[in-house]
Amino acid sequence: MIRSVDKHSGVPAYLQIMNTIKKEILLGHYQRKDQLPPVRELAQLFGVNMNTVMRSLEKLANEGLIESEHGVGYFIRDVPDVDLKTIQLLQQTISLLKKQGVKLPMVLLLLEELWKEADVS
Amino acid sequence: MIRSVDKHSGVPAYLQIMNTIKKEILLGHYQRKDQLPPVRELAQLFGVNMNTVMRSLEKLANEGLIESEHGVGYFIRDVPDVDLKTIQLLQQTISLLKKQGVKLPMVLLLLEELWKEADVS
DNA sequence: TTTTGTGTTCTAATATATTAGAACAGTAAA
DNA sequence: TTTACTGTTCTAATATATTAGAACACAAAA
Repeated sequence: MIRSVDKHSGVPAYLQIMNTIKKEILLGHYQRKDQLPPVRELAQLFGVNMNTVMRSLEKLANEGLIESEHGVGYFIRDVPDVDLKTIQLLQQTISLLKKQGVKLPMVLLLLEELWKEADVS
Repeated sequence: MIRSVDKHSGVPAYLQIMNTIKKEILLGHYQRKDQLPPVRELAQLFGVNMNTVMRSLEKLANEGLIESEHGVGYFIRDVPDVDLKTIQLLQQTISLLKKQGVKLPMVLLLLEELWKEADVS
């Protein structure tokens, strides 16, 4: 979590922060109901204004990963807890796509299209 | 291909155009060496300036999907030709992820991370 | 109640992305 | 060579995104 923001990466700070936290969650570094460090603390940690962190947290909240309690703090909401088998299946698929010479941007578009169509059941 | 640009979607015109063409390629509507319609024609078709189309085509060229010949036209370069089995594997993976309650943005991040790590072999 | 620590809102400055207009430049057929 | 087609570059206007500062609002402990 102690990662810092790269001001010269071209990627907006709030996105870097957002993805950093998202990865932490993906890696299982947090448990449901865990409290995140205060906005001001994160701001100092990442070397940005408080509102920049707010931006990140709001986005994470919109995605349903965390939620806020005014005056109290931000809390982890759902730890998606992706099944290991699913991860492996995804890895296998990626490997196949790479072999076929498909590039990442194309895969991202393909995934989004299939995601729209896919059944929930 | 006759699709138009939605000015009120929030998505930049050049991206809509880019994705439209990308989908056409994905769906196999083009063959290697096929020539795209002229920039000016596409511009009129989509109701935007010529340079907006240029922007899309440059991006597609950067991704290696098309290439230009100055004074001649734009041509399809690689038709990735994704294997049907791979598509089905991806669909299956998506289905599993949805069942586990993972949201699209999280999947996109996960995919990008795994893509970096994945072996080419 | 007061204080301390938390998130929130409002505003504005700045940076970046997006789009268009117009002139430029290459290619090939007439 | 000239013409009619193609893509390219340069410039500027505009829109949108990003970031920060400061004041506000809620919660809980002193």
